[in-house]
Amino acid sequence: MKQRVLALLNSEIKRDIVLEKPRDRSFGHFATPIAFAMAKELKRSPIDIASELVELFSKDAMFTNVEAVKGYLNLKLSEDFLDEYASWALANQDEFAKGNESSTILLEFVSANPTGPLHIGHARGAVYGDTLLRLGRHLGHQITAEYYVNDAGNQIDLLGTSLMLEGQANILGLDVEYPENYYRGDYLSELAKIAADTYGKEVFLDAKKIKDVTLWAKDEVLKMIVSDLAAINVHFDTFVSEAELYNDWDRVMDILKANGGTEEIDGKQWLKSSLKGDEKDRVIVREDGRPTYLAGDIIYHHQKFERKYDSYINIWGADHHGYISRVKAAISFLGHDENKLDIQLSQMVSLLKDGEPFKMSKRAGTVIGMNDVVEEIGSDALRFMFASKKSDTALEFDINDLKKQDSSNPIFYVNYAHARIQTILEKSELGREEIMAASLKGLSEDADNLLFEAMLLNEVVEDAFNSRQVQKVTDYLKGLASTYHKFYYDHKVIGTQDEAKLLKLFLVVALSIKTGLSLLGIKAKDRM
RNA sequence: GCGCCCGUGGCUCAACUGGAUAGAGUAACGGACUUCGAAUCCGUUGGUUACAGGUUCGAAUCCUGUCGGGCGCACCA
Repeated sequence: MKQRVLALLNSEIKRDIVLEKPRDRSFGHFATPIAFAMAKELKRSPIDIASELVELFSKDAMFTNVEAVKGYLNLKLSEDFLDEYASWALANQDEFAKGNESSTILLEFVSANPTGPLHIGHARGAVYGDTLLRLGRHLGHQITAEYYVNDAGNQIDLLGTSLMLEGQANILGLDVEYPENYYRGDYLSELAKIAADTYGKEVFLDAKKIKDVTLWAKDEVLKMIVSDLAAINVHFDTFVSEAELYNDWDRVMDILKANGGTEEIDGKQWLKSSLKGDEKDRVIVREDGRPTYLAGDIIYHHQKFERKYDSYINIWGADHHGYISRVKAAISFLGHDENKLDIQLSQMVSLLKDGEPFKMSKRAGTVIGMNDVVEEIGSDALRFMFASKKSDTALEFDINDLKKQDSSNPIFYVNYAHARIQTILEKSELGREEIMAASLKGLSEDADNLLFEAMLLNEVVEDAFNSRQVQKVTDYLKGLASTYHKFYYDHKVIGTQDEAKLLKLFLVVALSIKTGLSLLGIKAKDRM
């Protein structure tokens, strides 16, 4: 809808126009403060300019009313236009709220180390990334969802050693002392049991086998992560192994060197990232020749850019924000446009339990697992709640609140609106064809408002994706559900003269809710 | 100490990225079922948008400073 209005306005006004949804519907469907901007340029009163604009557009069939109020230009869409758009949407449900974008995007998210199960903080990044993925694809973007697997380095070695110790302690019954920073937890006990069955119990004492066991354990943990993610409808297209990247290190290093991006000091290779806005230079190859973690990220991003996507999105935990400038510096040294990489941070989730801060530690084994929470409240509630918070602000919630499964949870409120529509459709004696044949013209004012709101999904999706703020979708759905509930309470439908019309209107509302929820990875409920 | 993010009713969050009277949920209180699902709806109370300046037609939003909080400041990942 918005595009068509903008297209019309732009045919007369050659500049960027902001179309707003007025707070008060009596101001119309759309409004624009364009006269203020023009006033500055033309050095004339915005009120005069707005009045002139009224003359320009009031005759168009798209609008039933155009007026100037205090410098704002308020537009009211015509019934013909709204009826036509709604009928089209119902006849082409799969196309509803879609866009015409076509760019290719590589979206990397989660990328948690395969050293243990995902915790509640990872879930936030997963939900955020997957929601962006769904929104972007709906708009037409061709997006690849990728998981970068950190399967090299100390953390992985630590997983192997931790597993060996776990086996010695719990399978062989030996007296073992755990160093402080080793991994603990139920998943390790489980893994040890399976390892004992697969390799035999003696494996835990065989120092030569530790490498094999480590690799095996890493794969098992990754499988666990993938299946936990599947439980909240998050799926990846590609997985990239950090360990395999290092085969390409020499080649990438040569490019960095050739472009003056490195310097050798004290037998170490440094990335001269301070030249590109980083606080200081960074070691990328240690004295003994082993590349650092950053080296892996450099190869990874170089290969990403060689895969030639139009743009790239990374979703990182906020504790990695210090990494942004050094990775971008490396990308720039490698001859790529670092502005094509958009790094979004997913802020910490801090947990409370009975009002007290609840500290998590993967190594101490006191982690709130993502799957534990999913078991308690279900994927839908978890996804809706996480999606409804801006990703770059810290989020705090009480574990006990999450366990509640009542109306205070907004997903129930939205689902209830959808379910109510299904029920009333079943109660009605009218068939689908009779309903579809009805016209949406001549509706009451509040029905017209509901219709318009239901048809705004595309604008919301576009706004949410482009600003990377997925909570706009949940806000919209809560608002639409509220408008619907209110309307439902105020109006009787079955048996009235307008029954077919109103049911058609409800079909549009249901379509919008169902589509909106699907973009959040949630299947709308027909019954509560 | 330096860098990044943030500070909005008691609590959890919005505010179309500079626009009209700062909105929802929750909590508290009071109302609405003989009626398509009351898991709903309506109303009341609650705000100097941390504070102080500045920019302009216009600021929660941008700039400067102060105060407060989170995260980071590895040759760990």
